[in-house]
Amino acid sequence: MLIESGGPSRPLDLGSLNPEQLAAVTHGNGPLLIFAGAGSGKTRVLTMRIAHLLRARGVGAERILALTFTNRAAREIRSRLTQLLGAQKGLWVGTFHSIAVRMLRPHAELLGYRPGFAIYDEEDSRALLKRTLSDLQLDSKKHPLGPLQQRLGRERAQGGSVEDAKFALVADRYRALCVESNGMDFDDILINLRALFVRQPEVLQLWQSRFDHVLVDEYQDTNRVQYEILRSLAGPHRNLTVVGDDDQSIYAFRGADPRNLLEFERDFPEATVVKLEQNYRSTQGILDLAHQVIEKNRERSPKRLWSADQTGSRPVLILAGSDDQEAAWVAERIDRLALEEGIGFGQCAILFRTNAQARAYERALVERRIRYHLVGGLRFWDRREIKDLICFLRLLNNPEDAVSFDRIANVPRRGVSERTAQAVIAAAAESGSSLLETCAKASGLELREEARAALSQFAAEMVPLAAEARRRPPSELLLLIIRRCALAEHYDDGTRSGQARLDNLAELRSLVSDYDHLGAARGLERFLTDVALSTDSDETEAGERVTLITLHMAKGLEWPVVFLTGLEDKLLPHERARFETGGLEEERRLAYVGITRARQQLHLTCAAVRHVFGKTLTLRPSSFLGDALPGQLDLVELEGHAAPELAARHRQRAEGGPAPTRPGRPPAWAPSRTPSDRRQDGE
DNA sequence: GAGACTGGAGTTTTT
DNA sequence: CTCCAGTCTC
Repeated sequence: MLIESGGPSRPLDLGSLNPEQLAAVTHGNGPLLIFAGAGSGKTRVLTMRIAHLLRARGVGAERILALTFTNRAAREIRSRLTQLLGAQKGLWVGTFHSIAVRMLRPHAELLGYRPGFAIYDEEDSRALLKRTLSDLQLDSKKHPLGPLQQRLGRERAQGGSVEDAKFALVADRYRALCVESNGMDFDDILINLRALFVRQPEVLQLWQSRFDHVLVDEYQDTNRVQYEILRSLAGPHRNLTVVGDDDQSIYAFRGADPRNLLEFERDFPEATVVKLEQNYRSTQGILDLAHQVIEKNRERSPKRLWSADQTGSRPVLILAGSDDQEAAWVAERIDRLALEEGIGFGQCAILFRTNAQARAYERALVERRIRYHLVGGLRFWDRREIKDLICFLRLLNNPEDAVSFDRIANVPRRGVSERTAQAVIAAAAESGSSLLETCAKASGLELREEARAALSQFAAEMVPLAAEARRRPPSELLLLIIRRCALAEHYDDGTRSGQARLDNLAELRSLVSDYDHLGAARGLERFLTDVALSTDSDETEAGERVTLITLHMAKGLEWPVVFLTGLEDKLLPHERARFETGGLEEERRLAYVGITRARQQLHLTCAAVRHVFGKTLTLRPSSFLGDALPGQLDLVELEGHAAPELAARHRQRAEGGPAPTRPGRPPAWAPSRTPSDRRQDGE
């Protein structure tokens, strides 16, 4: 069924699409693989294709499933679709995880979970892993949490069984503790959905028959588990559209497997393949450089971006003596751009490989009073007071949630030590009663008198709240928790950060109140699910401020002016990438992603000396800089730089630079058009 | 049980 | 340098 958008139903305007885009949008049934280069109008094609299915092919909105990796992408598709056709009721557009949770919730019991299961973020999962180690009496010194967590995540995302026996023991125990707490981490959500499909064919069939078309964004970022889920879902109809770019695969370290994209044609031999190579974002000079860099990768599908925009300046290489000089130059340049060319701070972004590099830029920008915005700093939902309150709510929603219990049993301080909390968790698991019940009956536990009293105190506060959770809308419940546990007093220490914490609580309450209309239990569960799956790195656009951002987080974004910084050996490519197979190629893709974020002006910076961890390192220019053709870059040489060869290579600019192609015309190596293409183009 | 102290490690991380 | 986890002391 089609929901009207106001005006009379008229055909979609396909005229603005280029031939390749048009082919992708109007492709009929069967598998479709779209190689969508950076800035090639990928989201536009995806939404137009959905719109075309709805409007021209009469597919019901409820029969379409569109999967993305980020909330931002899902929101973008939905809002553009709404612009095109009006709101589409019944259409499923969401992240893999949010869709998976929707599919799991009704059947969680078939997998040994109870209704209202919690969703654990990285921090929760880390806490649980810590408990796993102490349960198994493993020394957390010999098995540092961070690397362990990363390995666990990667191995589980890859979906196979764990080889190393000791590690398998940890993985199994971790999983058991998750189930015991009735919680799933991000990986569990996908793993469990896959397990559900394998073990319960009738559930799989239910979801298979629910959708006629499945579309996937950023397919190069799918891991093994997601791949198998997709194959299951698209099994009967094979109407699977995948969009991706192997050159922008930068999450292999997290288990993403770009082979899913590269081998799509093996999986679906009847697939139609479309390559989107016309770029609508950047100038040709920027794309030429991007190509020089990415071309060196062996594991990629051949393609080359081109732009109709032959204007614009060439990329500039800044050779600096030190990181401080580099940062100062960038800040000054941003200032000058604003002053002389009227380019606002919001149009500029500074990109770097590691978060630690942000510091120098913050200092340099503050010095010049330039407003900036650091993406990926401390996020709202990660703040202590916010996370505490979420854990209160989670415990009330899911009485088995030991992770949440463990976090808040002693918030505010009421004399429940870590040991005591662990004793409660163990006793609750033993007796099969809930955590709160166990606290209420603390007199039966073998603990010191003070500890038992503290637990009784905790139960006395929480048990009435548990009753309220069943009848109060979530925002009222939140207020009751804050009052009952005297949390405002706890967080307000009279300092300015104390006041900030109170403000955050108020902000939280206002966010929660959006769910009040859903009623008590339903509203609470929906809120907790949404919160868990919507980290706000897709933060609100921050006005006229310079963006400071890592290369990873910059993917999918663009700015008129980009500074790609720290182009040095050991930093980009990162030193540690050398030890991993395919590491260097992934680093090169990172550089490629960085370059292709720029619309008009691209600056590459390279410092000879850099302060890392309090030590001063002397670094050589990144090998990626050597990929640029002689004379391809404009040059800025600052005092003390140590890259004479590189400078010489670019100092002498070839007469007029590379021969410019005529504006508006694809270069000779752009794909040639067939006569039928031309007809569609209206030539 | 809670706060102060010390030592070690410190890429990236959509969900 | 700077953050964190684990240990030590009261």
